[in-house]
Amino acid sequence: MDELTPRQSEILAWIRARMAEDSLPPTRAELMRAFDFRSPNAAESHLRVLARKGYILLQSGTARGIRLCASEEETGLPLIGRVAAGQPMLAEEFREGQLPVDPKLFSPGADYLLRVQGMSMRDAGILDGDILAVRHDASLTPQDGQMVVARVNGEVTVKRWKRDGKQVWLLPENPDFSPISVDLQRDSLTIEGVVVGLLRIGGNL
Amino acid sequence: MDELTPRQSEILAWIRARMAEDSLPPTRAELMRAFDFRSPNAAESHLRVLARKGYILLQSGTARGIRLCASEEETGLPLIGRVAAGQPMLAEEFREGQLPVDPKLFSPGADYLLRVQGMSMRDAGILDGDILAVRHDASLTPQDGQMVVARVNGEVTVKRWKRDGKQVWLLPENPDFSPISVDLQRDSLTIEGVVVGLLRIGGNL
DNA sequence: AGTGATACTGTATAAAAATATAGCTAGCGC
DNA sequence: GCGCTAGCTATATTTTTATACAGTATCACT
Repeated sequence: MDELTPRQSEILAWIRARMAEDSLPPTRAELMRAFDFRSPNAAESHLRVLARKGYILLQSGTARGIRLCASEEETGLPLIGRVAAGQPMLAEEFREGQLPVDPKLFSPGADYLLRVQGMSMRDAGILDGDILAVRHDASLTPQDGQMVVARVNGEVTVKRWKRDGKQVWLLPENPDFSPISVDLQRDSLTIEGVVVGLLRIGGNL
Repeated sequence: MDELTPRQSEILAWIRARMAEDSLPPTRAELMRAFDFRSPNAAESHLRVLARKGYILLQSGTARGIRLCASEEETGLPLIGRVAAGQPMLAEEFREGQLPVDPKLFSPGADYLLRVQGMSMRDAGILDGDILAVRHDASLTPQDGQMVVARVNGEVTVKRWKRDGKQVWLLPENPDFSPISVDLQRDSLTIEGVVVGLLRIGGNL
């Protein structure tokens, strides 16, 4: 089986999560919305590559005719650990593992799990080592006060979202930390998802 | 749930078999071919009936937007809400519902879920409304420092356990609350379980 | 410097799928 | 005999979906 590029494995991971969540394979248009493509052909060509490399099967002329090639029946959600600056979230190398968590447990449905680092959200009851359930959906605009996974100039961080025109504030929930100020015209800001749930297991209790 | 006619259950059975077989829900045209209808509307109206009677869900405007309504098999763990003093934990009347959580997600395995009330464990990152995964096992003796669900003189409470001979302390994690002192010879103490995980979903974030 | 791959935008278009409307027949209850 | 429902036929029409074709920018090879 051919190697996937980071972007390709990100897309494959999303398709897997989506299918685990509501069983229907996505259409090109749905993929387009999720990744904020402006052309359905971006989705189409990615699917072609995934099919050529043997990760999926495409039934031609069939709506939603995407099938996952068996592999190790990916059930549950991937747990992402430390993400290196600039690298896509769902790339294989940051995966700590796979947890048997039903994506539908959270609403509006989770796409991946993220291990929290640091205490910047302590007062919101989110501690170092906790696991967040995250919904990744480019079409989802965060509401003020909502907790988001954001990437500012390459670095991934979890904070509370507050927007004021071209100015975005990423607010910690711990007086020992300072808010991050993001100027949408100057800084690069990517929303890697909104937090839809929290999970604490094992030693963290 | 409404009764189905023989024809209707024949069609429902076919849809179920089809979805188990190749995971894609059928289109109206596929149903038409399978049952030798000469009009897609025959399929359409059958689907409408099955949806109205609650056996399937139809997502309108969506190719293959058919979803089976899971026959309520008790999967997951029961979620317990406010427990009245003196009443058993798992009595029907305190059950808020059933969540699709894999008990094996937690180790050493959870037996039920409990909705937290109050802020007495705030500094341990457990907030009002959070859901705890609890292991109930009579043979399990709590270790000092472990979080337990205990019942003192009828009242259920979540605290950190500390034992010193005949004296047990139930310690909150919030300076606004006072430790509960329990004399094993004088007071009635039942251990309703040890906390093995935490779950936060929906509005609590 | 040239070639090919990745990762897209932008615009079409045909096929697939959902869905509306207007029937028709047989059986049941009253 | 009348109204009602189940179970269809037949024909359209609109939306969704798949998919082709023509580009652009970037990067890695060679």
